[in-house]
Amino acid sequence: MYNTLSKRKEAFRTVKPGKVGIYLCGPTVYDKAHIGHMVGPVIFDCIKRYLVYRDYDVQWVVNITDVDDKLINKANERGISMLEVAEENIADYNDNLAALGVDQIDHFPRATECMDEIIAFVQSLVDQGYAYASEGDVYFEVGKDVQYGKLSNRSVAAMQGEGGGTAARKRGLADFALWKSAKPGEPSWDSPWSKGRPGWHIECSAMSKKILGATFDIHGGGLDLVFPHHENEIAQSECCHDAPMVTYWAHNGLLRASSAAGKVGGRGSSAERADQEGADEQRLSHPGVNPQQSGKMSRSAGAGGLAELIARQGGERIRFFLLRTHYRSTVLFNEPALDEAGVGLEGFYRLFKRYTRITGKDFYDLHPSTPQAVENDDSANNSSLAEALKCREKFLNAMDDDFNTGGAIGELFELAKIINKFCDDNDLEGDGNSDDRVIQLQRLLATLKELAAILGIFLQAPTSDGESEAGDALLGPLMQLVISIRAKARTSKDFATADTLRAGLDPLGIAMEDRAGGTEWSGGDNQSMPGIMQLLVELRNTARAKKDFATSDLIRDSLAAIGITLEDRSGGTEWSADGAK
RNA sequence: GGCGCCGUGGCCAAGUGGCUAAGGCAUCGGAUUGCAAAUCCGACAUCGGCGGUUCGAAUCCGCCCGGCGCCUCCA
Repeated sequence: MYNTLSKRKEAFRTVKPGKVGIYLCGPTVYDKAHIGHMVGPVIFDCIKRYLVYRDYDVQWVVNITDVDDKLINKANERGISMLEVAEENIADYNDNLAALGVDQIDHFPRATECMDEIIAFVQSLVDQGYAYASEGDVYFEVGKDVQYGKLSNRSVAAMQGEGGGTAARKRGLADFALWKSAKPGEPSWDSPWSKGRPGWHIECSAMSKKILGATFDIHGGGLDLVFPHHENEIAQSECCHDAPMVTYWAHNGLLRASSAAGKVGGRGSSAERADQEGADEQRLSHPGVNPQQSGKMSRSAGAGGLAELIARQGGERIRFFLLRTHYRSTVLFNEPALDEAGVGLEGFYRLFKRYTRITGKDFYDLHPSTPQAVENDDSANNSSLAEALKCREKFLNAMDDDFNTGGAIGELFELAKIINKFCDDNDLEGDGNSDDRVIQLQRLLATLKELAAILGIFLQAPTSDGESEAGDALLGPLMQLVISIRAKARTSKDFATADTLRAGLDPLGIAMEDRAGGTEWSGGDNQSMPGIMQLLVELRNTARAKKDFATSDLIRDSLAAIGITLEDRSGGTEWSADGAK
């Protein structure tokens, strides 16, 4: 596991045998979450799943910062309480986590619920001479900590930052606030120094100590938190306890909105981009908005849009996309890239459908394989299974190497190919379907499921966005009708009609696949209805023109059976559906 | 200016000293299909440049070119 503190990978060891404590810096809940807030939770969700898979007893903490200048400002802006702002955004945060399949968090401490611990922590630092009170504030004296700067690798002397707070009240410019006295009207808590609130960094030291102990295993967060937040945390905690705070500091890379200049490390003219930005800013005189969305993913680029993004793309796709890249890398985030990841995911979903065609069962009901089952499996003479086990080994090796989810996903694709090939080679959708083969197929898929569960994917069928469900009621029967009409055409070798139907559905986003057992369709939503109807009406008109009334009446009668009425008028054929129009 | 990260096929992305450089998307052939789709098979890179260390480097070192981040609130 890579350690930001040592700047290299280290063998994994734990403070207590068999136990792992993880603390991830969560959001300051002054606004809706954006996609960048999801990176840490998703990767740490995987890390926990993997450690649990490896039989560790894991406690994972994600804190919520619910007291802060920004929350206070927001509350004043909106004329509601700080608590109300927090509650609203916590709910939003939790919804987003759930949509991305992040459900491994054990503790969600909130700063406002840990005031006693925070105040005690500050007091301890004052008592030990590492902090001083000044006009109601309390500051950490950076100069007293000889190790200060070791995490972010900077010297106190070289620092230009002020460390926040009012310079006049501080002994050193880099000293940072542990406690801030409240201005009139601000939320405050009693303390030995003043009515006030905690500084930003102290809550993490206090809450991690409370739940995980003075020394724990993994502390995570975004790369942007290394300085000053984590540098200050480590200073507070280690001065307070005279013991290491954590064994591994793990920082995830940040998301970037795509820029016209292209890839992260690639070529591109920054000068050109800067020029254009300058020009745009002049023209629009609107410096707050970056027209090309280049640069770091910012609040303005993503705020408020996460729920919509999830509804559009689906939580599993976003999760899968994030896990394709190693967690320490910068990721260019944009919807075309998400779409591409989605294409890859579709292949897995098709394999699961294939399993259902072969067995009549649901992939999501299949029991995953386990390490124990693999050890005891005597059927390695089956070459497909042997290949699958090789993939499994590579997958686990990748995860063992600093949680390399990107490499692991590559093996998942390889595994899917092996399984598809097994189905092909043995004609499982035709004459080769035997109990014996089905059992082998299940074993292969159980391995896929075992590994996917580590990444937290393929745990349940992806939910389609809720919007379209009402209109979908008619889509199914309508498609059955289209399929039966097309089947009739195909049997009578009327391929022109069959192809017209299939080609006509394509622009509506509906695909048809002819299988041995019948035709399958996918895609489409309530928006597709008018298009399908138009197609059927045209088909019927063609039949009528040819005086093929058998076909035209069949279409009309079948539609009537599912509640859609056709009326031939002089201007054309009109249709109406009961209730759903 | 200080501290860091990165540059692998058209795009995304594993690989950090040693078999023919994973995998995905795209593209092009082939099998299959009434035709498609799906699936499978095959094709497609010598790793930003130069120099060095080494029996051997995409992988280590140096220089150069290019991109990005942090140093202020930030996941």
